[in-house]
Amino acid sequence: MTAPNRPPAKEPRRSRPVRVADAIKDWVVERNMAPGDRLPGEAELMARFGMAKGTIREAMRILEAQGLIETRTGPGGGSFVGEVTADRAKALLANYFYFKDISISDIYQLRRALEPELAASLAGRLTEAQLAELEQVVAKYPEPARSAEEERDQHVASLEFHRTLANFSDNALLAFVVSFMGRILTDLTVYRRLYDPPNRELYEKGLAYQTELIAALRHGRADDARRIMRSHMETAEALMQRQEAQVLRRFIAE
Amino acid sequence: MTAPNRPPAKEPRRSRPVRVADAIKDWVVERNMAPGDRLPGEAELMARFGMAKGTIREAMRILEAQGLIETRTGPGGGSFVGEVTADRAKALLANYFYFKDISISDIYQLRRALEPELAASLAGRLTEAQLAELEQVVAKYPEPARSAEEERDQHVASLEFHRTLANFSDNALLAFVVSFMGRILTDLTVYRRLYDPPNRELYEKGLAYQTELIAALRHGRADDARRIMRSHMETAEALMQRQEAQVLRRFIAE
DNA sequence: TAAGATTTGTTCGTATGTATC
DNA sequence: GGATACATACGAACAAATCTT
Repeated sequence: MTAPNRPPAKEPRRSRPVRVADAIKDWVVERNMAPGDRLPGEAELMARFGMAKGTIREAMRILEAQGLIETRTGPGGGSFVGEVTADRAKALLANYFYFKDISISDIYQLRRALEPELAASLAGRLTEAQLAELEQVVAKYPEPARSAEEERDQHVASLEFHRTLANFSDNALLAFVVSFMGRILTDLTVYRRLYDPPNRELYEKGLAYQTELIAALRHGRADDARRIMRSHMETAEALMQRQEAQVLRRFIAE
Repeated sequence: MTAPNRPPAKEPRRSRPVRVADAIKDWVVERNMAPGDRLPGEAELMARFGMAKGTIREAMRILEAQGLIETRTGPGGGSFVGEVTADRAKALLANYFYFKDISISDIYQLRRALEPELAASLAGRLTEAQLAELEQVVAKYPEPARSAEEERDQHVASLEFHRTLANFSDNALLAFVVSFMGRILTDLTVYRRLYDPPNRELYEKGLAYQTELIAALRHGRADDARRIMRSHMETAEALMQRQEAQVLRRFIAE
């Protein structure tokens, strides 16, 4: 009882470039190709699929847009299997949430759940070089902010602390999600002008938490790391909510 | 001190279709366009950008591949702003993890952290219709599996339970991440043939947990829901790890 | 049902740009 | 600098899909 000859089905009939793109993708997967491996040139693809140059090129662009291939001109040029970068993956995913409107609480519901576990799982497993890198990020904001711009820069830097930490995890899934949320928060900060009024409280608490956290990570105190991060998340969320309310109030008042 | 005239920079010089795609994207964002809104036709774009048809079409394919636009032929046809679907977003994201190899523990590190919170946050907030939908999913596997195939189908159905639950959340971020992990597990199940040996233990425990969970959700017992889900996650992970070890052993033995 | 209008889809031939040797 | 090997881009023509009358 295999698939019976299905009628025209409901499929909206994909265009040739899309079908070619799929075929090439399957071809790469079947042959277990790795990033950097070379794909057939345009001429050969035209012959293999019996299609014109334009059609093939559209197919290549589809694959390129997804980060699956890279293309270079010149001798020795051509198309090559590409590894999707984290940045590109985040950008593509951000498109999905563009029309969804995400709230601060939505983001923190995830951060509250994930970041403490991340911190705990890294305790005692970071090299001295990695710990130094974290300390360096913290050192980027040794003074409380005096202007809205400085405040914003500090917030972005503080988010960088979390992203740096996330990337130390050998769990690519966890690292990506945490890092992605950092990116959304950064966008919100820059784009929606949160943090307009300098907020000394967040600065001081953030600094203290991150310093404590590094110590706990260095000495392998997993439970402490989790507790510190959890507490940090709760504080940060509360402060951001207040900021957001202020911004909104001001926005309405204008 | 605005951006100084930067030298050629390092950018690898993007091709025309890519630049056109970016321009169109910016244009859509600036004008705050919504899904379904119409974009200029090929002819007009050719004129506006002063480029040939092929170039414009490649740009459109780039946008289409990201789910940002949809295109139809015929009168009244053309390109329209599209809303990226959850499925497409998952597929694009899956490409990123293709070369990353994710382990069962990686996935469960996230599930353990997220699903209990998800369950707790939904307790007492589901309609009777939604609860019925969950019960319907559970009813899909009223009997223990007798063959490897049945087992696999049951596992897929059980993952569907979690995805259904996730989609009831009004936190789009949380819903997406949980649902995405369900998808990865499904792929692993089907593709790597985990669960080959029917596993009565997982069946019985899974069924019991899900039934208890629905009751807790219905009566608004958030803490119970969290506890049940956490416990379920731990059991499921342990069983999957064992299964994976068995599959691997068998694979090596062959 | 059929014809016509509109818009994207596809092809082909040719010319240009770019990196390597 | 010139030859070579590739992708990049153009333009004109024709095909196919789909809506309207």
